Amino acid sequence: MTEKPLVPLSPSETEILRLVWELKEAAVQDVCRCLPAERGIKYATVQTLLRRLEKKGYVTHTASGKAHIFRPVIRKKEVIGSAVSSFLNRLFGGDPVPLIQYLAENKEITKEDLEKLRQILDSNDV
Amino acid sequence: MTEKPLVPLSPSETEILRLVWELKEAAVQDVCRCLPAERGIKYATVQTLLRRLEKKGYVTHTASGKAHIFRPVIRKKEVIGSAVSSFLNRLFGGDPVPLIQYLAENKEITKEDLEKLRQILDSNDV
DNA sequence: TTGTACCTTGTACAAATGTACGATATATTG
DNA sequence: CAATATATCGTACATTTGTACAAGGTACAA
Repeated sequence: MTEKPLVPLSPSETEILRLVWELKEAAVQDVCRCLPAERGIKYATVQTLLRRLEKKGYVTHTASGKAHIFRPVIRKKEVIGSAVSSFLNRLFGGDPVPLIQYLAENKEITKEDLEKLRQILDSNDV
Repeated sequence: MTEKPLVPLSPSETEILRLVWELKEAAVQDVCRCLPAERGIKYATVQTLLRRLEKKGYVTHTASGKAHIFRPVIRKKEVIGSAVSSFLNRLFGGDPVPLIQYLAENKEITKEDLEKLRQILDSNDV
């Protein structure tokens, strides 16, 4: 169980890490391709971010030909857990309800989504 | 309507701003008192954060005796909107469902919460 | 084998962030 | 009025963050 404390992630690092998860494994190029063009971020910058993620222990890489292939080292869930909880703390003092309420009020979630969630709760809850 | 773009808030600034909202109006001391002791943050630091929030246009102050009383200038909802959406983008590529799912799976929300939310959706949705 | 296209490595650097001290001003109390 | 407690103001400063160039290595095509 000995959970290591997880070095904090910066917003941009998080953004990149998410793509590595999504791609499962990725060269710098791959990540760049996944970023929206409006993001206006250079190859070199993405690379730096990946290096920092590696230094912080979130990804690792292996060499493949001349390029590096990065892949996640820490489970998504763990990172999400700590990101969500610190976000919740800062903005809502830790209470998730106002957050969901906000999402509901702004139609970011649908009734169908809620139905799905209820099912999750039902199955988890026994 | 002309929405001003909102200067970005740092995590610590957000933390403090939340308390100002909660207190409606607050001197530095008041904010300090509301922070958990484990937070380990000095008066002077809170003060700096409040000054920065003022500079960024989120709060304003009036003098009362020797102390300054700070109060919010920007509606909570506006700030929450932009904070939530950038958080969602970074961590989930903008999709709110995995976030709520996470909350559900970790029992951070209850079935009762969901019921409440459904009602919100019902009333908003017509 | 030589060019060339693409990569990594080293390094840089301004701005933002988190943290807080010291000096000075000001209510308040005795 | 003199102390005292409490504020603000000016300032500082190490880190982190976001961004990226330049130089040098390497696979591949011709």
